[in-house]
Amino acid sequence: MTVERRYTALIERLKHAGLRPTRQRLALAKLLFDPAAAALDPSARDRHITAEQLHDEAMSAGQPVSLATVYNTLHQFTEVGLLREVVVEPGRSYFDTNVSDHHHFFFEGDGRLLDIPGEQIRLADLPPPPPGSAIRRVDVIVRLSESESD
Amino acid sequence: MTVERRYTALIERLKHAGLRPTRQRLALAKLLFDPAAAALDPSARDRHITAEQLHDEAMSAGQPVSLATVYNTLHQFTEVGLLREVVVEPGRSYFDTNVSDHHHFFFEGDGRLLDIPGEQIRLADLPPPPPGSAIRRVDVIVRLSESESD
DNA sequence: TTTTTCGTTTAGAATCGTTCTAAGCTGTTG
DNA sequence: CAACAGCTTAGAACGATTCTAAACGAAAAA
Repeated sequence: MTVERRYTALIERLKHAGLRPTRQRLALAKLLFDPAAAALDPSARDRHITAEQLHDEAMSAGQPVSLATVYNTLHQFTEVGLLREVVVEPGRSYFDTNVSDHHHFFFEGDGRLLDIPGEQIRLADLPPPPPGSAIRRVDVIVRLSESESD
Repeated sequence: MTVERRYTALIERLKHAGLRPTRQRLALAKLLFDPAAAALDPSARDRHITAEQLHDEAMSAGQPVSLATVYNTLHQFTEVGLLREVVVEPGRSYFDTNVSDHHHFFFEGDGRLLDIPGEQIRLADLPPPPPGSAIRRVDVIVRLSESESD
């Protein structure tokens, strides 16, 4: 079945990343990477989610996972490149299912994040990294507020 | 005297921002904006400091200020534009004494921040802000790691 | 199979940075 | 000098995250 096939793909993805496909990790991977299974608009592939949110989703999906495991899993997924951590607000971390080169709009009003495709921002004249260090990543955060005119 | 004159300038700066120049606020302002008084290399004008650090500095400078006041003051200074908050790590806020247009190198190893003058990065093709919102600021964070080749 | 091993999960406690609370101060104004 | 508003404070509270130590489970070895 399609569903079966989908799970197999996720299992392979985890194995390939060196992570044992446990029940918990699979459940979280489904919620993160399989919008259909998560009853989401399939076009909404790029999710920006907090640990707390993912925990809630897992619970209401009938896949109880402890909060500690959610944290562990999010960090492991990030380490192996399945997720990317986005830091925009003090005291709260978002995890982004879009790991391709891109940037973010951040709505200061409601804390929402919106992807900006990488090609849509061109960074010219990046200064060279200080000696002894290498550029790991460049994050551009465009901070938005409600505009007074509408 | 020079020192007297310097304090006067700081007092004026606070008053002008609508903040009563209390003993505590003056002490913190001195540490933040007056490198000489803080026994710092005067060329090191751009400080990236956490509340905890500033609290420690005030204590060891013989100007006891409660941690709550440090937080209050940092936020007030930020509101009136004397400081700028920089968010790069989950669970820790830095306050930047450089409020001009600029960006940051962030050393993932030790959590240090280094300013990149605004002119040194050119952002081309910034996408328009979504309807109903306005761009408040654009933050560029160049994340660095130790380079393997020294 | 069964056993063993070692990674994984867990509840709950602990921790960390930050914010809140409620009381006392301080300093300005009338 | 009375009275008010603003400021500071210690300590409690908070929310997100991490830690702990014990139980569990997947999969390799026997």
